[in-house]
Amino acid sequence: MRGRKKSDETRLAILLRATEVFSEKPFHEVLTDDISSRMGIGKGTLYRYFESKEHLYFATIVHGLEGMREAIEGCLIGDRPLEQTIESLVATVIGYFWERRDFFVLLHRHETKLDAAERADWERGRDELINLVAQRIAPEIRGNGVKINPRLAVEMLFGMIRSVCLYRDDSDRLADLAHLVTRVFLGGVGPALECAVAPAPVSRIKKVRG
Amino acid sequence: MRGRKKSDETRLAILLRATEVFSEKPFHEVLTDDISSRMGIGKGTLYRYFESKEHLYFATIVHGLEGMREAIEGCLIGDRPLEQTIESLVATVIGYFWERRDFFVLLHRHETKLDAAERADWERGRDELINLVAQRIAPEIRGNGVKINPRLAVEMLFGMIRSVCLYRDDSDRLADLAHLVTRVFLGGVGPALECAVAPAPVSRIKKVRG
Amino acid sequence: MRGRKKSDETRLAILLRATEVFSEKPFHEVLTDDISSRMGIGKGTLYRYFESKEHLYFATIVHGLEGMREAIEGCLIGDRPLEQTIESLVATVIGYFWERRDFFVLLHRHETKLDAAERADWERGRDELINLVAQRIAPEIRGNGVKINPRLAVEMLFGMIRSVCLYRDDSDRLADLAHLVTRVFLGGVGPALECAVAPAPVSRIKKVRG
Amino acid sequence: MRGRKKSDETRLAILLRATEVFSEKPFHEVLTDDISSRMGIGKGTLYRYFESKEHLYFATIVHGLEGMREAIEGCLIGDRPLEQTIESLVATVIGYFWERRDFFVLLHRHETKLDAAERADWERGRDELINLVAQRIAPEIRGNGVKINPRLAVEMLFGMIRSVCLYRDDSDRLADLAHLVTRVFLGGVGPALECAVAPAPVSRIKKVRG
DNA sequence: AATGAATGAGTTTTCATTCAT
DNA sequence: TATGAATGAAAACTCATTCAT
Repeated sequence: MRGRKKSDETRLAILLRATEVFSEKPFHEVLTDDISSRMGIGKGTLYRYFESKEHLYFATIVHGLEGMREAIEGCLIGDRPLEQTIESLVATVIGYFWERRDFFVLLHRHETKLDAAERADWERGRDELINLVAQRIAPEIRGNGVKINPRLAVEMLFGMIRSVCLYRDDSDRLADLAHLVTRVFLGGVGPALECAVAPAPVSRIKKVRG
Repeated sequence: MRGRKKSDETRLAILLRATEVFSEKPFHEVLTDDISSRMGIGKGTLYRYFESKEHLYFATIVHGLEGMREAIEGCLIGDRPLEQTIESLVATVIGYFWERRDFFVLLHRHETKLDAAERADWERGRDELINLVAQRIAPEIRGNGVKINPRLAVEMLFGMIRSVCLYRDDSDRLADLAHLVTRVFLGGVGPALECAVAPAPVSRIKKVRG
Repeated sequence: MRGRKKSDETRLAILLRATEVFSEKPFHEVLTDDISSRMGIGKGTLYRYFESKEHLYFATIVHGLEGMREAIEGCLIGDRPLEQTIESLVATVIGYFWERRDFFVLLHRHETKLDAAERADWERGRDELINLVAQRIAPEIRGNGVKINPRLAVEMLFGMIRSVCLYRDDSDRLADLAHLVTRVFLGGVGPALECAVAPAPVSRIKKVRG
Repeated sequence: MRGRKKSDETRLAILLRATEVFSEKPFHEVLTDDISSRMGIGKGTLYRYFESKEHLYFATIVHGLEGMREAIEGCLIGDRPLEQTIESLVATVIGYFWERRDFFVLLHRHETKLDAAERADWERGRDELINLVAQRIAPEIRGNGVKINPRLAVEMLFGMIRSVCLYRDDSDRLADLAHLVTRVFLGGVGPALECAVAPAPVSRIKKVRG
């Protein structure tokens, strides 16, 4: 019982360190030695916890992604108005990466060929995440005359978040960026669009998340 | 002059093939043999034109980026209304990647540590690209109450394009996607926004492991 | 302490084998595989103990030279008359090479460019060796009218030893050769010399291509 | 006829440059490019004159050795007294190397495996050289009670010359060194040897070289 | 269970030689 | 005939993984 617990701690510790190291250099420049020596454990021990370097790498991503999903799910609870929901979500995601620059970097590398099972795992995880948000957004999307696929919309949102994380200035502040992204996502940057169907003054119907 | 001459065509041919191959597998899984043998040239020839595998990889990206800049510059010529300009730009970029899925993949890998000079090169090229567009957009940005940094806006636009390229369905059509991105970028997806929603309190961000 | 430990024995064993192999063929014809496979160890192990093929090569020489210095130092102990001292020294050196033909060969190849630090190492070792002997000889040198630099004298002695080792017949015996070299070094081969023969005019040296 | 002559010049020029380059670095660090580019000729041309890099290397040594033999033969002509002959010979050899440090270095490298025929060539050349001198010396050798093999004596002489060339100071002068070596070779460095048979006052019989 | 020495298949890179121009 | 681009066999070295201790 205690032994088991100890193992789990070690596993987690390895995962955390690995995230760190993998985010510093590309996969093929990270040596297993880098990880084990940085942790102060033997290289062999690594292999007691993870099947191979690639499995470790993968576990590292899955672990980070899981944390992010939890955080995001938290944002969708309750039935706040859409803008508030989105803004808290954006702030959460930016914040998550803010504190885990390493994981962010990691997440945006697609370096390793994983076997089918693992790739499926990863993609399912990602999918659920997108769906979660898409469902919340879908009912309130208003495309100004274009039909908008809600999942694609969420992807675009994430694309914007990604860009902001990558290219923000050091002086930028989290809350401001979150607000910015939210506003642009919901309202765009442009001047009133001439051609657009005059947007019906949509009454803010409170929609309970289904 | 006597003897055979080093040819630019060969250099270009290598570049094109390399783009292909590098986009198929991650850097460390690509063998120099893969490239040379697939081209039907000797491995040594590769090294006559490029200092190392990493230099070749890098040259491959720079080359693609250059092509894209040219394409984008073309879109900014003339003084069409903003929406048209943006839409043609978006269509151009999506189209560029559409036909060069390999380069697109490549562009979004950050696998190699480059030496200062090369990294600078790459970053300058990217910078100019962003600036070009930012200048066109700047005067017409309207933030709905948020001050929008034009460069960051362009980054967001590219983030959206990237997402669309990555996550579109096979059935999606280029023109539609371009229109979609343009509309969302300029007009947002959301219902009409009241002008100054109090931003969600940042403290709601779930802290996970400091 | 856990795990296997890096062993000095292995290091030494490698050094000995390498001496063997390096003496058989010139540096660039020796494969790292030759050494490791002949020892029945993996190639990687070589690199665990020595930084590179060149470092190994160098270590091999330094190691042999060290042994020789020890042997020579032994000859200088006690205050036997000069002739006895020289003869034992010559016998020792010839004997050292006699049993280590490989090291002898090795010592007389100047194949590798070493970095400053290593070259310094090697030269310091050699220097000390020469000095040791020069100090013993200096007080008793008698030049027959020529001033003899003791260090240069020692170098000449070593030059003679070298020649004898290289060009002796298989039938020659160690003791005889040692005696021979000693007598020639101390007494010369020639008939009694008149004390100051006018040196041949240098101008006789045939100039070939300047 | 003219064409042939031109070829010979080129051949010689290559040989001279090669001697230069080969003396600067060990064989395996010399690139054929180094040689051809330094000469301002194409790499291919090298191969019109020499079968391979190794053949060129070998030709380079043979060429130098030939020059030395000629110079030495010059010293043996006439029937000067032994000491004069030796001294002029020593001066000649030292001088030869003095002006061809590169060849000297080269001569003392034994790096390449040559095929039987070539090795025989080289050894025959060397042999003749040694014999030439041995014959002149033989009749006048007086060993102080040791029987001295004349060829071995000559080898020792060359060993001393070699040492002097390698380890002399920059301030040393050719004539002095030649005198030094001669005196040591003929008279030794030591104090009168006690055990020696009192040297018979050998009358200086002029021996005509046979 | 943990460690880190040993391993050797797998890669990049080099460079003598050839041969198209 | 001269040139230097092309070649690809050969070699040094790396590093994930294994396994003796």
